Amino acid sequence: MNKILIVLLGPTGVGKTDISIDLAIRFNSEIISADSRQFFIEMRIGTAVPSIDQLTKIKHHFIRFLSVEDYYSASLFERDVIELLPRLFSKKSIVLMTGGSGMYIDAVCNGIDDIPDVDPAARERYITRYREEGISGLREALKILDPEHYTKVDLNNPKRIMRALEICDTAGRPYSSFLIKKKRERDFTIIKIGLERTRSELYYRINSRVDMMVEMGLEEEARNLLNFRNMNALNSVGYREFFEFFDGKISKDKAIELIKRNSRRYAKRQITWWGKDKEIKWFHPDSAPEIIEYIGESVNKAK
RNA sequence: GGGGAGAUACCAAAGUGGCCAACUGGGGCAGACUGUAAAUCUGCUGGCGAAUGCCUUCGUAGGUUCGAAUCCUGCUCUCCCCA
Repeated sequence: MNKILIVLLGPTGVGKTDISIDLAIRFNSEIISADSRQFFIEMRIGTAVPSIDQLTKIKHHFIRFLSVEDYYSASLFERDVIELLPRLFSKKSIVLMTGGSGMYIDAVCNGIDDIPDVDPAARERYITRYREEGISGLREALKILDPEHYTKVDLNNPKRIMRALEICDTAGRPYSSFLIKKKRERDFTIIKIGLERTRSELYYRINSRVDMMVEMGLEEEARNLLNFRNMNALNSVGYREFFEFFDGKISKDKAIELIKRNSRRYAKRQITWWGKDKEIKWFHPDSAPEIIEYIGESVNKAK
């Protein structure tokens, strides 16, 4: 019988967690989390990790398995999930993956090109160059090292250019030469289910969830992570705003307000990311019966 | 009752005769994005249009002027001070 990976995705706050538990029970499945910030053990409240109760009900993978000091990436996630899946499929025919990190989900579904790891010294070099010469310095370097990519990248986006330059440096050949962009074939069927709500509904939920996080002690959680603020994991909604508050730059109320706004913006970006993916079948989170029916149909088709 | 200040687009706030469909900020909308992705970046934000453009706006009703968000008058409302 065909192995099935159900991918349950949707913007932050839409209500993925609750449904994922229901679906996992219904289809006797375990859950793979595809939320790039729920990976970190120190970040529990601000990332809306499933409750203890939910975690004991259903076996979850990739939840709080890293420290904020660890390096991780979409590519590592692809590797780890693809390595884990055969083991899960040996006992379950259906596995559920749920989360909101579009790039990580794509990495699992379609694969991501093999690109060498960046030499930290190279990264440092270009960070310095950016600081000293600004974005035009980066552009000039890219024009020389990878003229092809130069015509394609967003020349306003320093991170994009730096990334390409780092690769050029460490690999000794153009970044663009690594971009094969070939979809990787998987030996399991993927069913993508998107959860959506009206914008006002979603924003209301996001806002009140932030208030809830604050009540649960987000401030304390953030304060305990202040020393790690430079780690990438902490460059996240819910933490960076509190760091600003700790710095005395903004009031606590302002920080909370910004967390809400930035969460809304994040949700918007997620929606944009998935907008072009025609494989996703969209449902309202209250439509569990329809979702189950759709999964049933798709599973039959896949047989 | 007397005196003063003000009413600008979703909100805040510039503009004080033509360069104004109106600075800027917020909020919002739309988009890009292959290893930092909860990141990073871009555009739009009176209506219609792909666009040159056309139409309706700066409390409200008039007036002055070739021309008004900007000047004058009446009215309505808000705020502050004195009583």
